[in-house]
Amino acid sequence: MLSAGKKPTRKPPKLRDPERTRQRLLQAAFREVYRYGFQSAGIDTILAATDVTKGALYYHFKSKEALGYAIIEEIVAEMTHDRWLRPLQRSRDKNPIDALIGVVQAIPHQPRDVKGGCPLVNLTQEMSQLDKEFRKRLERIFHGWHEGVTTVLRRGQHQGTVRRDLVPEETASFLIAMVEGYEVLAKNAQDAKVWNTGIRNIVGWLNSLRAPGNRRRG
Amino acid sequence: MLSAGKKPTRKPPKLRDPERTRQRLLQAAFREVYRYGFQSAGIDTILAATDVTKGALYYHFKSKEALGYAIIEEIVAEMTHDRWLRPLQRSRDKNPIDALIGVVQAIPHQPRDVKGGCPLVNLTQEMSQLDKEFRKRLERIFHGWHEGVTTVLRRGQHQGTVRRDLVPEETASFLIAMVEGYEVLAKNAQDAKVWNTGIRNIVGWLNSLRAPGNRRRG
DNA sequence: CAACATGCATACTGGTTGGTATGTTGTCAG
DNA sequence: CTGACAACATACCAACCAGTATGCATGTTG
Repeated sequence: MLSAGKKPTRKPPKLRDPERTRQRLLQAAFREVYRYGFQSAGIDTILAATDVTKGALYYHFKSKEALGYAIIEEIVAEMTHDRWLRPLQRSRDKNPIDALIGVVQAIPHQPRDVKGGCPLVNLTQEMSQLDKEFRKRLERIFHGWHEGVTTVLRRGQHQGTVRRDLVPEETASFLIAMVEGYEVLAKNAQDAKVWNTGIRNIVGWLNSLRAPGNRRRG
Repeated sequence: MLSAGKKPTRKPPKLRDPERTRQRLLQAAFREVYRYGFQSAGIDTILAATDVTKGALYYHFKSKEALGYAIIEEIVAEMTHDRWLRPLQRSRDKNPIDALIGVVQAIPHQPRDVKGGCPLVNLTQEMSQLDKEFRKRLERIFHGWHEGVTTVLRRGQHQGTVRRDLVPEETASFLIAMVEGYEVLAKNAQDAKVWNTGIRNIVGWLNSLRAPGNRRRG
């Protein structure tokens, strides 16, 4: 314990760091699932990508499904927050339409991202029908997303910057559907140009939501 | 054997009917792939769904991939033709917007279809990134779809029933993206109501494409 | 230091998978 | 009737795969 001298708050070469191990597994698993889908993702492949062993993995996650749930709750949910909810909340003062345009334009558009598609859509397409637990968690994310967009639109209506004749909930769904629809098109084409064109059209449509007298372009 | 007379053009109880066997395999394989995805679809499951044996399958298709390609080329492509291209072509006399609305509203919306999603999107999401041969065939279908919608929109512009300020190609992509986006949303929710709401909004948007003076509603 | 749980490593298993080798039968030409 | 080929049927295989049993090292606590 305290026989030999100096050792106050010392933990230099951490041999054991369970939280770090868990995170590395999660990240590697996410990449594998993102690429091949959940069902076709291989446990052994994930382990090979890290230098973690099977014993460690099954210590942190009790099954492949549990690993999948953690990916959704800790990674995919976080991505949605980072890219949509937080930016929208941080723009309380700005015009909501401008905020939405900013968010849409900030969606990653590197070839790598376009070719991989949207993680949320990928998992939904594959698993919603097959596994209730997956669906529940994925829907929670969709719901938060939808709520965030709805809220900002409603705020715009109060401000007078967003047209009053449209229903915030349905307009939010419309936007989300468009974003995901274009991601599917771009993924099929495996071409970032398709995505960029989509963004242009989405932005054009977003501009059409401005209340008269608050138009930027037309 | 042939002592008794009549036998002109006789082929009564064919025990062997290779074309029928092939079709049954294709249909069963499509259902399996539609449900579980291509990678997770099991050859043995497909065989169990029919009463065909493995020898027969590998006589007609040289590999699982070949079976997948046939599904795309002979079933998915045919569905797109039936639901979009042929109806649009057959409506040469009608208003293009009305034709598009009709087609969109005619998309299957039984719970079973909504929960399964769009076969084209399912396969695209799963395979476009992983297999060039899949992607090539899927893109051919998308291209035909896009072309069909573009053509009908352009015709509407010549007729004067469709707004001249919009670009037919981009408007077609916009429509396709929306249809698929809403299918993804509905599939995630596993709820036909989501799809019906989506249709209403798509129809509303389609109505906004009418040239002034040709409006139905506004 | 002992005792004990945490964190991880290794070897193994039972079941499933796509694919094949080989045998058998239906079909039809000659 | 008889090959001969097309259209299957059956048995089998090697590879893979999620999961587990077991053991060992590390850190903590009394």
